[in-house]
Amino acid sequence: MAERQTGTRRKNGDRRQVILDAAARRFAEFGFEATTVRQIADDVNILSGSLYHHFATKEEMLAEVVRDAVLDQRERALRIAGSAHDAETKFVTLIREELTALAERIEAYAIIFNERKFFRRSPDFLDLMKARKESFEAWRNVLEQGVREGLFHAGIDSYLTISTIMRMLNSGADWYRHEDGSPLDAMADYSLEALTEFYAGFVLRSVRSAERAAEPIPSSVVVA
Amino acid sequence: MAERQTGTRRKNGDRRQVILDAAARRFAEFGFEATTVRQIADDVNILSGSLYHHFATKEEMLAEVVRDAVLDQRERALRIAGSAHDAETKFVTLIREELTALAERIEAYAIIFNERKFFRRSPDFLDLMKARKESFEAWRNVLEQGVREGLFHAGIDSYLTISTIMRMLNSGADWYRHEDGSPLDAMADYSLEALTEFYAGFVLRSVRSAERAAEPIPSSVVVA
DNA sequence: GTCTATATCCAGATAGAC
DNA sequence: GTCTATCTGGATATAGAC
Repeated sequence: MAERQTGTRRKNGDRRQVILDAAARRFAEFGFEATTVRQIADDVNILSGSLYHHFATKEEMLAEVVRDAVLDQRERALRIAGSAHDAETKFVTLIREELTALAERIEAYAIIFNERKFFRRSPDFLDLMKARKESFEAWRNVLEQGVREGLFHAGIDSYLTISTIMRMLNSGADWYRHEDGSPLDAMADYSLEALTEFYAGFVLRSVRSAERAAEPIPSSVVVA
Repeated sequence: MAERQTGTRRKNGDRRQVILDAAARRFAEFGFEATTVRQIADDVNILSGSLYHHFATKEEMLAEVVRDAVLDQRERALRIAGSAHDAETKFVTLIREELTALAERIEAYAIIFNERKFFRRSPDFLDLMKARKESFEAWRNVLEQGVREGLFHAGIDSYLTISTIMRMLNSGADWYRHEDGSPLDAMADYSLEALTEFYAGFVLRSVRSAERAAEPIPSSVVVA
């Protein structure tokens, strides 16, 4: 409930932030379309019309809710990819930091994934889509560096591989959120650490060159 | 446009089937909620009210659209898992047949994945969810058989592994459908065969025991 | 089996008083 | 910044004639 206070946001933006938090909860739980502005308003004890003093449209709320998460995602990817470590260390660090961010902002990530068709279609989200593409390219560069270094196996398709991995991690966000009885959703038992080790292992075994299959998974590094 | 004529469907069900095909196209392209019954009606040159002669509700259309795909999915999984081959051969066959089905009924699969929250929430879909769970368990059994046989590596978490793989393949259905300019969606160039080999390799390298990392990917088998 | 016509409801959004 | 009040449109679904 207590939310971060990022740079540009003044103390007085709190009201706005409370609304956004309610919106995020609704969007993540029931979806963007299924959520009505009245529900959001009720959650913060306000009337629906009053929301329009803070936001021009419901879509603007959607953009605000996911904005920081997407921009931070790009910043992380570029920072790690641009560091001076070997490709495997960077790759593992990308996965670990991504999963940590995903756990911290699980609602935003679930929304990004589940409502991706809105981001694809509306020009309002072009900058966010651009940030996503830059994250993608950063990951891809790390993978290709690893192939050049001989750490990863030679025949790998970097485009398919990275898009598969990113979809895997992102769909995990929604899945991680659901404690209901769905057949594929009994994961409340897994800690973030356990999930991180699982994904790091799963992915690394896939991309490594065969002769390195038994090597231990390297630790994450802290990248300034 | 010309659709398959499955067993139980009489020639006279054609009208109904034409409506379902239109609904499937809309649901896959724009989502279930964003699709109106009027749009479906327009697509088949009928008035919206007339649809209710064929279906009681819009949700019933949704159920009908995905029903066969889900039931066939279970049938495939049980058939392959119950066959007498080694686990790796069965596992590869599961992946290959799943991707073939996915390509043939790409709309149904995309809908199943994108609208999964409806299936989770409504009791009308309990039987479909049950079928999904049975598919899941069949895959899981094959994986665990492989661990016992020493083909797959010992420490593997069968629950996490199968749920990850199934989400990977299923999210691929939606992705495979999008030819638009999304950063992660430039795949129209990939043939089904290329994608199948990619996924089979990606998954198999992840689950195999380290000493078998360099073995070739086995062929699919035909399972009666 | 489709049409005409419409009931019923609720969505997103707005205007202006306080 | 929130409220009162309401517009406007479009949604699912129904009833009964043809």
